[in-house]
Amino acid sequence: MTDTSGAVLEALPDTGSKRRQIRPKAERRQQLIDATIRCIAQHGLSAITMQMVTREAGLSVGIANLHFESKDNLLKETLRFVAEEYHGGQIEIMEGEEIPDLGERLDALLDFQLGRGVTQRQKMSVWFAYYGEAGARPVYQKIVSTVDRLAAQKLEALFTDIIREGGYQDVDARELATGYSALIDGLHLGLLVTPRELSKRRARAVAR
Amino acid sequence: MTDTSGAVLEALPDTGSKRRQIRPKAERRQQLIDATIRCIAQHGLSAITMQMVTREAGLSVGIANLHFESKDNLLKETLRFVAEEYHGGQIEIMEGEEIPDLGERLDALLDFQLGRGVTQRQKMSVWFAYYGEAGARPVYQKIVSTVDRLAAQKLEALFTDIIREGGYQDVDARELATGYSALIDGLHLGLLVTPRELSKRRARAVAR
DNA sequence: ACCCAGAATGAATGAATGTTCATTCTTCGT
DNA sequence: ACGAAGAATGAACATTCATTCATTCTGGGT
Repeated sequence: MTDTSGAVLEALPDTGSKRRQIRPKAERRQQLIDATIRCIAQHGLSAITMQMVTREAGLSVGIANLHFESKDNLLKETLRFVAEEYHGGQIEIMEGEEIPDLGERLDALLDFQLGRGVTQRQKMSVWFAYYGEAGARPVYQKIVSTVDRLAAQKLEALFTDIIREGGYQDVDARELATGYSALIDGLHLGLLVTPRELSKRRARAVAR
Repeated sequence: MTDTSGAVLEALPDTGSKRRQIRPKAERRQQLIDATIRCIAQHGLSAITMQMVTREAGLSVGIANLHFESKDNLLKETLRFVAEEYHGGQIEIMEGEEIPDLGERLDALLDFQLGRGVTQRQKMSVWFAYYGEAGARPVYQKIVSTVDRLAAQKLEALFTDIIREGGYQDVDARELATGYSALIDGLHLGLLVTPRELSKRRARAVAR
């Protein structure tokens, strides 16, 4: 430490310049959110610090309160971003008409939900860090459940189609959808605590 | 209130008595752990405070560092307690010979894992609060996974028996066990964020 | 070339929190 | 009855962190 040059080589692109740069508000916001995600993944939600986040972003401490009004708000916006990114991806797959075969579409969904190695791991950490606090913070609950409900509806619709097409009986689409979601969440949890590679096959088997 | 006789009414025992009491170490430890659980459930892991916990326990601040050396340690021990209680209950059901029929034993397990209304909700909050930090704190990971592995083995054994007895094929016991665990975890998560009562039936359906 | 709106900085501030320890009090063995 | 061991207390201390704001700097408009 004691590196006054402020050179940061890790994750982010435009570093090395000690020169102050002025950038549009939207870009700085995203920069801070990204840094927050990395910090949560590495240090945990309860250990996170404004100094930590701003240093990771290569910026000064004051800037966080300039673009977000408070630490609380930064955390809230970060959660919103992660939630929308994750569920947005899901919904895109389920809505898209690009994959006509329903079974294949389900496979694609599965790939999305369990794929993308390292990057995904960071997001997962963030995801569950917030879940952990959700019990005590209604704000988090609301952000997640709002976005979640939409995805759940799409998923139920998908299962309804699959059931009709396959002519299955004794199966309720809603039950199946809830069960599927729960299964995926549980697998994510397992991956986070005890990383294994087998789970992908496993999930696929159960999904049928 | 102001019952100096020390009459105990469940959750918040001796409020009102301003008299100092000396109790054995083990009892104080448990008292503090219980208070910690309630505090985590209500305020979240990241908002928790020593003053909060000790006040909830009806004790002074110094005592926490007397019986546990630090806040970190108190949190660690609390996690260990919850983890052991939960997995201990599971293992008891799976090991016990009291329920001969394997299918019924699985049902009993399910009841245990999804039953016990309010109290359970508190424990669930704690559970996931720690999961949220597990990504960043190897200590938590270790505590949980140690205890977890044992339960997973028992579960796999149970499924192996069920598969043999039922004469099923094309099913792998380990896969089934992992899937089942994941499903339960996921349902817990769902219950925590969006409380519903339907899930119990649902889980039972999928478990078959 | 010059200027200024506002983006960016970081030292200063005050509030909050974990931990310590000198002191007080309770209990139990004798 | 009495004294000592040690359980319990809580004010004091040091640290850490979010937030503020006076100041500096940048880049586009004229």
